[in-house]
Amino acid sequence: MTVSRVLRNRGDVSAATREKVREAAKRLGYVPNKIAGALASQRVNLVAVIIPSMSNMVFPEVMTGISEVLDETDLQPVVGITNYSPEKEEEVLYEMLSWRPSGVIIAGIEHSDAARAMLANSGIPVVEIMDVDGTPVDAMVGISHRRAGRKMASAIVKAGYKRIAFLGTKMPLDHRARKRFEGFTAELAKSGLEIADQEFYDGGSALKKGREMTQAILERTPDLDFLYFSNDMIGAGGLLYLLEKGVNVPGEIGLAGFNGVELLQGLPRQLATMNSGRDEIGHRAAEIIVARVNGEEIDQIVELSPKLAFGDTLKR
Amino acid sequence: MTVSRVLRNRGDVSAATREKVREAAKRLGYVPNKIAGALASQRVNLVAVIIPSMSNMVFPEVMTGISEVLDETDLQPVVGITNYSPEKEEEVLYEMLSWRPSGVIIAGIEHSDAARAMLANSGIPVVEIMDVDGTPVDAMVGISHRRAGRKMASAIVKAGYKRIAFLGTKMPLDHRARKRFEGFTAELAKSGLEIADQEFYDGGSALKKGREMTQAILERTPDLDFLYFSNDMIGAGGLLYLLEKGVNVPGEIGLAGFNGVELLQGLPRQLATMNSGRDEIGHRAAEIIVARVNGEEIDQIVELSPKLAFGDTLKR
DNA sequence: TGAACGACTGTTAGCGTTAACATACCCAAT
DNA sequence: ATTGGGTATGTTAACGCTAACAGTCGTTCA
Repeated sequence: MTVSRVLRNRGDVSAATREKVREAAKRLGYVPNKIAGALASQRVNLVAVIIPSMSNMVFPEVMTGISEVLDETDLQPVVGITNYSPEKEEEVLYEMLSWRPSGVIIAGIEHSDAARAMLANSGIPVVEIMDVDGTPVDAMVGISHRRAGRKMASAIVKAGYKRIAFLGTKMPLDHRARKRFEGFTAELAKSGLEIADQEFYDGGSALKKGREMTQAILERTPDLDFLYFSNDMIGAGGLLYLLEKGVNVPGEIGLAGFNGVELLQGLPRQLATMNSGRDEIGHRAAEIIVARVNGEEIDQIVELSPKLAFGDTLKR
Repeated sequence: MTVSRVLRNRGDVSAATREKVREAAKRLGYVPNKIAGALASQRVNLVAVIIPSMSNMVFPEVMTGISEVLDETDLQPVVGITNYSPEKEEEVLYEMLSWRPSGVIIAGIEHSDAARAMLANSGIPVVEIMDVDGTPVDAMVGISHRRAGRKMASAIVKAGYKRIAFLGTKMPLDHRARKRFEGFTAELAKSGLEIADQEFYDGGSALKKGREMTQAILERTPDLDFLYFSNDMIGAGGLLYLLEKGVNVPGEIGLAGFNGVELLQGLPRQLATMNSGRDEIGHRAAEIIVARVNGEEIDQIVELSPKLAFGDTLKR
């Protein structure tokens, strides 16, 4: 019991005993068994973070935001990857909940019924992140992707572009990309415009795919004057391609992506994009978990607003 | 006990009972408590993976390799991030070991004495990855970064470049970058050559930094004819910069990076690089853990050899 | 003088599972 | 009828900690 007290800094232990315990622990290479500790105390200092992918640029940044906040506490993030598959999400969630974490941060608001039920029954704080177009199980932090699509469409229309194409991922399960697309087309429709052409990809190097898609779509529909990419990486590929071809950007063809990834800063021209505030999403989500774990009151629904960056590829 | 048997598919349970248990579990939203299970069975199906960073492109790919192998088993990776700090590494390791994982995969072979002691005393398989220039605690999978630096130097010398610069990270704790640099300079010395200039950076967008460093170093030392970058990202930045300036690459100035990241495929010109086989490193490391957990014999030391890709930026 | 208190250390039970063994039951073979 | 063997289920005691409570001892204060 005294050892337990020393190693957790809890309760009074005389300085002499404390030293003796510390020394012995070090000498023996003793590492406490958190499994037993967690079982006894019914407390686990882990926060489950469930995201679709790590190779997307987007989620590592969200993770950074989460870590920054949790580093100030004794909570620790544990990551699970779903590969955009609802079945995998369910499995991962089940697996994580069976470790009885102190909270869950999960990407998206579309989940299987079973997953939603697990979350609702878990009895721990649950924050659904990235997207606010829907009803959360518990708390929610993100942006409206529909609104983001709308906003970009209206900026493009205002700049006078007419022959507008959409280039994105094939993934039918990327709900956020889908919502942006829906918002985008809905807003164009208001001005009597329609998507002039579209192109989808999956797998492979996004930068390279961006080039290839751009080439393909312009060969098919040469009179396009704007390309809206569903992410910055393929947008960057498209930009590099057009610059090489000597196309006048944004005069002849305008471009925009989505996300505001750091990478873009190194490109010859700044791609127009919309910052989705990933770092802040991570921050706010973690803050909600921390507050709830400490029994504090806090806003459960946080809608952030994405900021449009015109860069050099969208006329003003 | 019967419930436990059903949920773990272990031992005989009649079909009727099994169904009843499953139904009840689903209805109640019962999620077994792995903490108690692990304590009782003394088995934890987790593998600790300790890496310096996630925003480096390199480690996500290693993770992919690890996951591919572990997905075939009932083991699961759990990631800890050290930010290249030995103190953080020690903390993370302690934290992870206190959950009694089935194995540890840890980047690098440089660790604090305390960390090394923990690993040695843990009683579980430990695989140190990325680097083989040193002595492992237990198992080891990686490439020789010294040899990689040598190999690149000898290719550059053979191509006839003479005024060679090195551009890299400031991080004194990136031992692998340091070893590449050492190997590089050692090999140049054999041909009577020395580094003509060097430039270091830290933080920020690597692509942008690559541009800035390239500009800075060429302003300072205009007669350089080769730039060796310690990673592909800054190399890509340098390449974009030189192409914009209309420099003849690789005639006037040659370039090379390190790692073989997927991103490069989308660049206008293929950067010379050296593939560090990250995916295979992950694979082999995970295989060692799996084999050891199953009590099988397996090679404990695996040295992979990096492959040089000349691309379009290194004369042949 | 002794009651009260604080500082420290110890004892006990229990956290929710599983390993190992025990029992109950049925059927077939003697 | 008895034995043996399988199938199906139950019982018990850990696993290694911590919460809660119970001492012990020296000091202070009325």
